[in-house]
Amino acid sequence: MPELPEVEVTRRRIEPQLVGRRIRTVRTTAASYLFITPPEALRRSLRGRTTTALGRLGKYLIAELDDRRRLVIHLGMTGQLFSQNASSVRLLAASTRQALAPEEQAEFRPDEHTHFRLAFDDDGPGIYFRDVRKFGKLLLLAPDEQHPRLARLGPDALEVGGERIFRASRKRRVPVKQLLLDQSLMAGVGNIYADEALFLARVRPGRRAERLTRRECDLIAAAVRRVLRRSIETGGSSIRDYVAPDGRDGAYQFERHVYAREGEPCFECGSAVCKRVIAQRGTHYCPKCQK
DNA sequence: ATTCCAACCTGATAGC
DNA sequence: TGCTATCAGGTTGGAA
Repeated sequence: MPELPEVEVTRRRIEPQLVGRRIRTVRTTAASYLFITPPEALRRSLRGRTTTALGRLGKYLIAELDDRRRLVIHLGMTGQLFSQNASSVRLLAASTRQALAPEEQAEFRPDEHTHFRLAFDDDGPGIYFRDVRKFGKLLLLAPDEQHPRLARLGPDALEVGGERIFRASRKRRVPVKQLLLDQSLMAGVGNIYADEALFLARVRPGRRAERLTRRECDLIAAAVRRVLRRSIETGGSSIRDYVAPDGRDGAYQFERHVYAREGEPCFECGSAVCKRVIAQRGTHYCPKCQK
């Protein structure tokens, strides 16, 4: 689901629900792929703690705790972080959805995919983390502890200019699409926004990075920032699973130019949008507008 | 050093 | 209707 805009919208909307509230209990599912820190250690360490700030780097959320530890959250492909009182059909399996009467959908009931739950001393709404595919990550860092996952990240994609992309692209034979997905070049761009930014920059995703001009790199960097900023403004893209912490959908899916529009007419020129696999990812582009 | 690709999971859907 | 194959917003680690 989530790329930089969805993570940033999640951060902004969950922050007031999290910061300053003392954690009373932590409930988790059993140890699995998503728990880098074992679930029992999370439960033990987080009980009684208060979050002092919630930050973001790329697609990672980082909660600062009052004992100087940090809880790191990555939403993977299908992770959802939301308030207990959020309600959305995106929080339910399709089968569950159909089995419920409409009035029963109002309140979310934790299911087997709800891997992490915080309850607070103030008895207000809890915070839930749900992740069907378990590609998400939960990790508790000791004070000042480094972790390769975070250390590897480049600067946040909202801060990157064409110079950095140009330098990174020299002598790289990979498609420019692959470069944009590299989190060590810049952190936060994923499959949707890579395709959308390349459309705005009018550059074909399959172009070899080494053949980009400096000017094209400037256009790409500007397009990346513009697409990400606009998506944050509209609440992110709710195409499949993404839902904001308050249960609301984003609206950027209505502003897409190419992503998941295969065969549909380009809004600029009317040509059918193409899809092919580039860098092992489904990649969408306009064959006429993008050179 | 760079590039490729399987693996980690589950569910929705397209196709037969 | 039902089964099977394919695909999905991400990242890692190891092979080529």
